[in-house]
Amino acid sequence: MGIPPPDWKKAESALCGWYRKNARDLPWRQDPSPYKVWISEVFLQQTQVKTVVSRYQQWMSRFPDTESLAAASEDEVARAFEGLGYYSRAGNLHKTARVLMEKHGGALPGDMDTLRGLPGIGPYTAAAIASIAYGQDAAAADANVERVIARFADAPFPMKSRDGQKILETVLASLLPPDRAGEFNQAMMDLGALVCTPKAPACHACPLAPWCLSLARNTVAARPVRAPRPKTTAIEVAAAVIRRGEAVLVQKRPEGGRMAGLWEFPGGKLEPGETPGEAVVREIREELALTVVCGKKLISIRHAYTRFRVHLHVFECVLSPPGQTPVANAASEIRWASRGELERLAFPAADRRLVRLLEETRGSSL
DNA sequence: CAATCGTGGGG
DNA sequence: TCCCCAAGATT
Repeated sequence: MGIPPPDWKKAESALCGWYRKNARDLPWRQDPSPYKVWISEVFLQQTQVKTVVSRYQQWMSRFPDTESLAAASEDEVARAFEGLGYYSRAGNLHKTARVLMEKHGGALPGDMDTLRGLPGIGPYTAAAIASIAYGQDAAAADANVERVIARFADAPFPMKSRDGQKILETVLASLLPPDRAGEFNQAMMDLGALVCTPKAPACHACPLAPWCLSLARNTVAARPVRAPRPKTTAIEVAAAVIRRGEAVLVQKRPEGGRMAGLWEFPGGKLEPGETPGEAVVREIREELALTVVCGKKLISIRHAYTRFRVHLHVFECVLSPPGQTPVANAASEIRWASRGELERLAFPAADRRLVRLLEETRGSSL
């Protein structure tokens, strides 16, 4: 690596000095408790800080502690998590809250191994909680830290690779100051977020610049080495708005798959050669055992999730004959939801957009 | 261990 | 419009 670890003591010192002046003022850093650290770290998994801040504050006012979270219903927790993505996180927070109440007196454990055993807490989150909330010597390596180390050590391979993980582990073990891991971890993350950014990093303002190998070698722009991204797939989907008086028919997605536990408007993917209108009639028959006539098209919604680009065609559909009773073939639950209920249930982003449209156009020709 | 799981913002 | 990306966990 070319740089003797003794010199890195100064690097660590420079980093933490920088952090004391430049630390971001984030809600979960004010009067931190293990609960706050846990919730914020789970929210921040693969999710940008800006997105998390306001949602975190709403969550805290509704679920101020483990006890209130454990006592809530699944739908309530899902609704509080709506829009954040990767929804298994919501279910795992709920499960862990209940485990904590039953087995740990409502408190989060402080040791890495016990933390790792809790749903939704992996290596990063366990290290973050142990170091930040309990002052233990654990290095928490998120995407920010990986990027900083990739540049610092000029790693010529993806950080997810075996070689990358080895470099990460070695360098962090050398840099990590005993008894100040929490501060160090947060300093690394803030450095990655504010200075050592993915594009156009501010190397002139970086406290680690004197030791940064990729800066010396002029390879900063090429670090970290990116693993190739999976290709995105375009899919066409049709969904139905079926009314009964003031209510509309919605269904809850079963456990295990995408958007598990969230509610949605019934529908599904078009089969080859099918029009959206034909698809929605077929899907409603298969999913709900209902015979419908496809009416007016309400809206076309484009959205992207994971590796899919979805084009969603939404139709007003009418039961024919009227008065049929739906059967939950594809859902864990179905419900005729009133306006107030639509507000309380958790929907994926695209379906929430549709709910808003229905509310805006209520009373009009729709 | 590679694949899977969302979303919103920016270029 | 499209691509890139951002405080990971799970299987």
